[in-house]
Amino acid sequence: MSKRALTVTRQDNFPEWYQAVVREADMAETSPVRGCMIIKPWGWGVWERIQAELDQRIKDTGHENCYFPLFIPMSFIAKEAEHVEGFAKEMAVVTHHRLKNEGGKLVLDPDAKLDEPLIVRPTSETIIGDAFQRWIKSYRDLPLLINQWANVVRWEMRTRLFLRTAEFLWQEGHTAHADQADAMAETRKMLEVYREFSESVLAMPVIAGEKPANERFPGADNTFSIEAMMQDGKALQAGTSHYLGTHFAEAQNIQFQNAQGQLTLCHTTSWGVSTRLIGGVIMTHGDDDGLRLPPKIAPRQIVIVPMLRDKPEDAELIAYCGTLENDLKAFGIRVLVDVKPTKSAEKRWSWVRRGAPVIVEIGGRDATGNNVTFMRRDRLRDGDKVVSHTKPRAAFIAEAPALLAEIQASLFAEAKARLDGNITREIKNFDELSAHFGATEGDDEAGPFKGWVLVPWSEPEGERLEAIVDRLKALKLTIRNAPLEQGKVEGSCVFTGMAATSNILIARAY
RNA sequence: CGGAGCGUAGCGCAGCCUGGUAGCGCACUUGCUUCGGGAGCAAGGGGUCGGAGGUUCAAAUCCUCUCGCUCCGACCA
Repeated sequence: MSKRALTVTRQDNFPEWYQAVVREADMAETSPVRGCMIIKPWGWGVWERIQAELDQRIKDTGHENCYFPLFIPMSFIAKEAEHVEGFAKEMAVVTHHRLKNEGGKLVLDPDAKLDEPLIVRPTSETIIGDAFQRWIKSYRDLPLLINQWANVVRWEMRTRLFLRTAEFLWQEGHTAHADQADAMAETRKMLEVYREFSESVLAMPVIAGEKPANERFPGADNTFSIEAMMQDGKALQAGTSHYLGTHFAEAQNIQFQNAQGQLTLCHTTSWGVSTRLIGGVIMTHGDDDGLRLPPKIAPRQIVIVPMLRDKPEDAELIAYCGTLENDLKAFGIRVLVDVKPTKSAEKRWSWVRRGAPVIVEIGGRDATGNNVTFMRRDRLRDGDKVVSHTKPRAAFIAEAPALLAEIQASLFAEAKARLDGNITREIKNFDELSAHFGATEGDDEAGPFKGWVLVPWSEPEGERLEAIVDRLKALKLTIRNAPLEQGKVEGSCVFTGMAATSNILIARAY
């Protein structure tokens, strides 16, 4: 009776469970190219929903979309010192533009060697900055607010589908402003857009805050992030927003004439979220029966499965489902009638694994009685038993939008309770921190859920910070961010013993 | 790139120690019977056992190399 749709549980082996969901929910698969992924229609549908919702918000805040090239001249990357340092180790390089056939073997044609190698963009600050430098002349051209949806490549050592892949898809916003205040306001505004988007669309609660110096984007003065808590207690950086100061403006001559006629450096920002969000959704909402998708990003919000029997009366059943489909579509609901000639039970469970928010099953009795039988994916079971509900057709249709809203809200509430309930705030010193996380030393597999801790600290920088980072590393911990909503700051720094100036989140992370 | 483990049908696995050229469950195909629900019976399809080389009359099994995956470490907006 306790049969689950997946063969691995979260409890048994979280990483394996994650991979099983990606596979069984038909989201993506690995490709012949190491570290890259094939995003399948169901996974792509989720990404399209993410794009649509976020793109609207990006436009609503005054940004315009455009597109810059995949290839960047190598010299561009070299312009900003920290930027090179940060990305040099993971860049794909194009050196030739032609192959030649040498005795049946394809080889690089030495005559087609590029004078200047091209790098495949790991991010686009430099090539966009180059354009900004040409586009911006006057203070009247500012602020310049640009966004692009693109793929980028970072040659990562270790990859996992959605969470960290060599090629991934994202949106990167790039803006230029007249002064620091304006650029910083932009940085914070987009962080807030990400927070609101994550919580209301992905139903994924996050903590927005500022990254410590060691976690800053290469070339940024300030980096902000939203951090989400996965079901294994690890943190996932779900989005970042950077205030780049005048570093890129200096390196690339991005200047404008102010109202007094003086040439002035721009202050720039950049911000992005990626397909990693999908991994976050899986690890936030998935259960031992597979994925659970928030209705706002589900490619199909309601899937109708007619209980076909390969008999003449199937036609009536399909017709009944068809009118139900149309009535639901009239509410703007994304509906699918799954008429595939597969066994009904098989279809049901495939939609359970994929996480369709509402799965409707229509049998002969529903059709004649004018009823609808359905399951809520967010509350699939009572104990081990699968729960299905039956309602009059008209009532089901009338209540469908509210039902989807309720599912969206309940997924968020569940995740929010987990986040709020698992941030420990009582840690006073490093020993307590070690004890809190270190109790499981030795059996790190499937260890108890530790969540995050919020501790006071004194914001050290430089070598003192490096030393702290090393101590944390020994416990497999990282500093996530200093939440924007600080609450009370009291006591002394858990690392230095000095008077605390802010609180930071510490956690194991992806 | 270092340590550990694993690659046998789409998925999950057995077989390997003690070589004799492949099996189980689910899924898939066909038929019959069932049918308010992850059905039963029967008959099928699908694998050069990750790849290459070696030992041997004979290799999934033993040896060497290699590729990939997972975990840990290093690395990572």
